[in-house]
Amino acid sequence: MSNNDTFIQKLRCSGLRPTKQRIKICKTLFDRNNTFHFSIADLAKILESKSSRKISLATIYNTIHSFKKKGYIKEISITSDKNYYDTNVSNHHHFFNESTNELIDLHDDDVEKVRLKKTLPGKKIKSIEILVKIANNK
Amino acid sequence: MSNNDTFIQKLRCSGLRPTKQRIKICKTLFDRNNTFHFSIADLAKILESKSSRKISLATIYNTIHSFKKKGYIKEISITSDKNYYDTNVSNHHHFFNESTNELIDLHDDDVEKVRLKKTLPGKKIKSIEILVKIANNK
DNA sequence: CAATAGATTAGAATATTTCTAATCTATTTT
DNA sequence: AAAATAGATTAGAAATATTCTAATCTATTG
Repeated sequence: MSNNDTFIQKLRCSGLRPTKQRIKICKTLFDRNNTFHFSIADLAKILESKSSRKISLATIYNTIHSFKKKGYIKEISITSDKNYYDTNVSNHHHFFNESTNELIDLHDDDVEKVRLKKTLPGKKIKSIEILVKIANNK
Repeated sequence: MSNNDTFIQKLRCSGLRPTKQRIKICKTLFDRNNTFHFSIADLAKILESKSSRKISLATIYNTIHSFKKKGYIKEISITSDKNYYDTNVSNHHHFFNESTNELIDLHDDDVEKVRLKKTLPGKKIKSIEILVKIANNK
């Protein structure tokens, strides 16, 4: 259980002003035991339910974008109508269960290193991401 | 160079009515030599420029969705603000050049088979997709 | 060839994302 | 320590993107 001061410190350290809105969003995202997969809509709904004063959607977007830029969350794109963010920013991949729309982390250790036979001269590789789409067996 | 009749046949075979709108969209997507990576906005712009009668955006969405469902095109999600479709529906992966926003096919043969060390009981794997993000070397 | 059932289109409604003027925060000046 | 200032942040409004559904079109049947 982190208290607000922890978040205030961390925000300040990374050059983000610790506003009421950001602290509330930090608590929602990071004050939990497990990694959290969420869409903007999910987050907005949670914030709405736990908070008396409404945080505008624009602010939620702003905050998520700045947290992403700082590397506190990671964006995961699966289909055009499901854009998720992930509080687990370590190097990892994903299972996506098409039957349930559930997203499951797949650790880097769970996959043998990807080997490319093709290289592109003059380019550097920034990341290699694997998405394994699965479905329930009937 | 395919003529309209080819598309009319193919649409009819797959249970889609060969309407004017769908034939125009088929010509734009499939009457070309190379595989085509596009967003809805790209497609709308092209259709607008080559066609006197405007096809509504809603119809473009409908058509792309039904073509996707029939397996004529594939959806590729890269970031929340870039959703592409691909006329190459064969099993393949992608390079995405972050410097230029360019999307490049990476054939299945160009990657050593991905081996998962972790399995999920009761689930079947539908697809494994790799996205390699690259950038220009300065 | 008219009637009918059902598929398709596209305007309207809704949802999502971005823009920017007003507000707030932190720093500097007095 | 308060006021002034610069610049960051918020959130309403504007812009974009997507979906819904009534009206239209297509194909089939009699």
